[in-house]
Amino acid sequence: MKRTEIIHILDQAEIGKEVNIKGWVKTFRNDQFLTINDGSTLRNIQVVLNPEQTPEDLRKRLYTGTSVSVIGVVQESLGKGQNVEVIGQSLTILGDCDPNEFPIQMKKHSLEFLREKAHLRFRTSTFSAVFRVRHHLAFAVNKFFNDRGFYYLHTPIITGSDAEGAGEMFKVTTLDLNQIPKDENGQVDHSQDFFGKSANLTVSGQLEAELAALALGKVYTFGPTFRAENSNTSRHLAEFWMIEPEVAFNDIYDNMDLAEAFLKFCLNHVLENALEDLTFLQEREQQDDKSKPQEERQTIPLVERLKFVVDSPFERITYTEAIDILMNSNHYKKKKFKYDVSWGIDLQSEHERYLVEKHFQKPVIITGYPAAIKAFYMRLNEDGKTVAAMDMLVPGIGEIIGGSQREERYDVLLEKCKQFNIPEEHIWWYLETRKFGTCPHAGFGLGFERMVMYATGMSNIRDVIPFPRTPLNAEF
RNA sequence: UCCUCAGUAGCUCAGCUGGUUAGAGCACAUGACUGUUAAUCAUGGGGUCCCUGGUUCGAGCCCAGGCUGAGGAGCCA
Repeated sequence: MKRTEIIHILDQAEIGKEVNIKGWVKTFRNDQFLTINDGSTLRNIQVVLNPEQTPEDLRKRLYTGTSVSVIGVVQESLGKGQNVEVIGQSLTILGDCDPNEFPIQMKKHSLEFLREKAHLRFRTSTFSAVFRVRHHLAFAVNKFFNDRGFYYLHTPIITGSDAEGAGEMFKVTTLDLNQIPKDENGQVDHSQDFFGKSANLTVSGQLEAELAALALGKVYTFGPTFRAENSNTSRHLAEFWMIEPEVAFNDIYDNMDLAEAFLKFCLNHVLENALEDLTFLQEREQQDDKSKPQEERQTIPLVERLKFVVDSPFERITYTEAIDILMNSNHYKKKKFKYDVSWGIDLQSEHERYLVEKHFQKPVIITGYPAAIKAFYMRLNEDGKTVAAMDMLVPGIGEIIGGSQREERYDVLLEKCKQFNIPEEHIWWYLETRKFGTCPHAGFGLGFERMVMYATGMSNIRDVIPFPRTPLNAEF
């Protein structure tokens, strides 16, 4: 008999119809009520077993986590708590689950504990909800760009370029690490390596995306990215998924419009397609908040927060205005900032938090940063001291998007390379695009997991990627 | 990498000023009940108190070093 997914039984209940359900046991109550989930939805279905017709040796094996196949008839539920249920006629156990070894129980587990059980945490409602939302967001990313005529560009994961300049890189080599060949200067001889040169895992596909944008017009990347930074925070991963659109002929303002429309589209997509999961995560967050001090609690429920972001225009200010706001704030005058504020500083987390969470209380896009604190490829403004950079900050997460209009002028870019000590021979191919039909263009990078965090309300980035890679952690 | 906090049963946690045999809830086992909603009730089994060393008559508790985790910072997305 063909299996029917639980979501179909619940949503299009055909009373009296015989169905086959397969799934994993959530609970077995009263020797009679079997609650099953199959991942098709957050919701479970209740199967009512007749104890007299179900062999005791089967009933004794219905522990949380057991996988079962049940054939039965759909009927309106006699009990409260569900509209329909299935009267079980035959039960088959597909896979036993020893309760003395299975770590997932029908109780609240800490996220830290479940992180150590990453292979099994999908079985919990929280993580199944998170990863369904993650799917819908990933789909939304592709839909947004596809609907607007962008091409999905696959940039390399292994790169020979070491000029991406976005952080420490993981080395890729096939050299025998126990017998590393050295050249006459005592340096590693990468001429004997797989690529004949040193290679790394990519930290950004941006430079390659720019090359493609200067022909295809509108492209985006969406793939894994690697940073070998020893970052131990709730917002950083060593392996994360990044989205990097790049558009020829766009300036920094077009770029801001694109970034804002993109985030709104994705969040709206999950509101429309995963509201059930979001509502569950909202309740989870509210439960969680009860054990937190007042000032750490969310003031607006998750779904409402997302709707607010979708519906209201983002704040847009320049770096210079941001500095003014900070310096004129009571917070600053009362000397509550740990780091001092003056024009030219790189904004600290506490400054960004103040702007986003206290002052504006909505997403903020800051533009026009001092050239000295931003990357070499960002376009120098007419004032000669700021660049056409933009950061989008959101409450609770901080920086979610970083982007810029790119420096398209060959001479200026060459000068920047010198200032940033980037040898011309390392990125000759990037520089050549500025020689052959250069044009204004702009793009940004968005950390996918940060968007998933924002959409789910999860506060640790390790809980929104199936198998997090962080320092000292690469199990599974 | 730096700062702060934490580590006690499978899980979540309590354990007083250093003092007898380290406790509770959940989970599990046995029994009762049988339209339950993380069912309920009764009974029971279950411990390398993170590790190493030290102080002490005596350490889960104090001290030192280490390991692991969390929060914050830096780096960034």
